Amino acid sequence: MQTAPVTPPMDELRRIFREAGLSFTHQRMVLYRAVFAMRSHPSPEAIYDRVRNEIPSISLGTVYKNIRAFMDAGLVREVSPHHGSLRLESNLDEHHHLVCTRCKTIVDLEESDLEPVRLKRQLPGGFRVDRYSVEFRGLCAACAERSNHSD
Amino acid sequence: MQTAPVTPPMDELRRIFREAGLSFTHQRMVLYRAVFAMRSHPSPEAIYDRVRNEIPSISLGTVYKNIRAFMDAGLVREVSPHHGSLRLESNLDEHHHLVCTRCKTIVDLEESDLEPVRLKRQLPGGFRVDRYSVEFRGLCAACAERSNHSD
DNA sequence: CTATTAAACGAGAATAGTTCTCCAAAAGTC
DNA sequence: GACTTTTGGAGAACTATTCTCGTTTAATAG
Repeated sequence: MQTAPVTPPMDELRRIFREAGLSFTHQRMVLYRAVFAMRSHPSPEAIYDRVRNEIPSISLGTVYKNIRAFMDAGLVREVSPHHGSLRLESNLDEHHHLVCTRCKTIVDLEESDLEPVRLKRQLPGGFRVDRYSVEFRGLCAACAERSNHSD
Repeated sequence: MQTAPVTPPMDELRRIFREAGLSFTHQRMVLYRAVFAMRSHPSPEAIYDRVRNEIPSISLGTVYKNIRAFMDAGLVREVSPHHGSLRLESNLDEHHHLVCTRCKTIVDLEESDLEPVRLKRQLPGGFRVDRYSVEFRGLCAACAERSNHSD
């Protein structure tokens, strides 16, 4: 079981925003609470829909701007580094991925490179797994190199 | 080391297309070979760029239509089930995902639900891993249920 | 507490990725 | 080879996202 998320009190939110270098606005506060209350890995539209209950006049642009601000500040993450553009793979064998979060390069790792993944307990109710894969995120050699230079 | 992909001979391609219910056209054939020759998990644009060397007059629309045909026929797969829309997560703890490929729902799996992933050999040259996560793809209970009824 | 400065908001234009529409051209079928 | 079906190309349309700009709100200094 996952613990239900507790909305931080106002002064705690002020502190979080200040540390992130973000000024404290009503819209931002409501958006933050919405994102952290939604367990469903919401899309911008889903957040927009929810937040409009509380602030009917909020604009979708504001939702996007704040999502970006939260991401830049490291308060939230995006689930997939490859939203935004379709990426194809022709390798249909079981395999895993090495993903460079900077240049978005994807490199395959053969199934045999890994010990099989083992679950400690059963998966939550009734989920039917077709296949799984492990995604390693980080920097590829080229991007890691460039990153060292620019430090 | 991965084995280099070998382009199937023409009559083999004809067979593949026939079995997939796709008629055999020059553009389709060149696209197929391009996709299978590219190890980089290419985007439609990347495929387009490459194929234009061979067929300068090909249109981006044709690239998209054939990508879709290949995907529908199961000849290729898309890397991420979440292209098309950004999805956020506020859970910054190490965790894994259960992804329903039908309704796109994402459910978290705590890190402690899994035995740690173990590599058998070293990762390819110089990749710097920040973190990894396991993605289980399949059907959530609701979608699996619906799928049974409609069979 | 007010004046000043900086940041954020809302509206809508602009852009990128993708799909759709339509007609001409090519492929499959007999 | 004639007929039917599918495909390709051009461009319109659509969706997700970012940008621009004038107005409003928050942060800061006095």
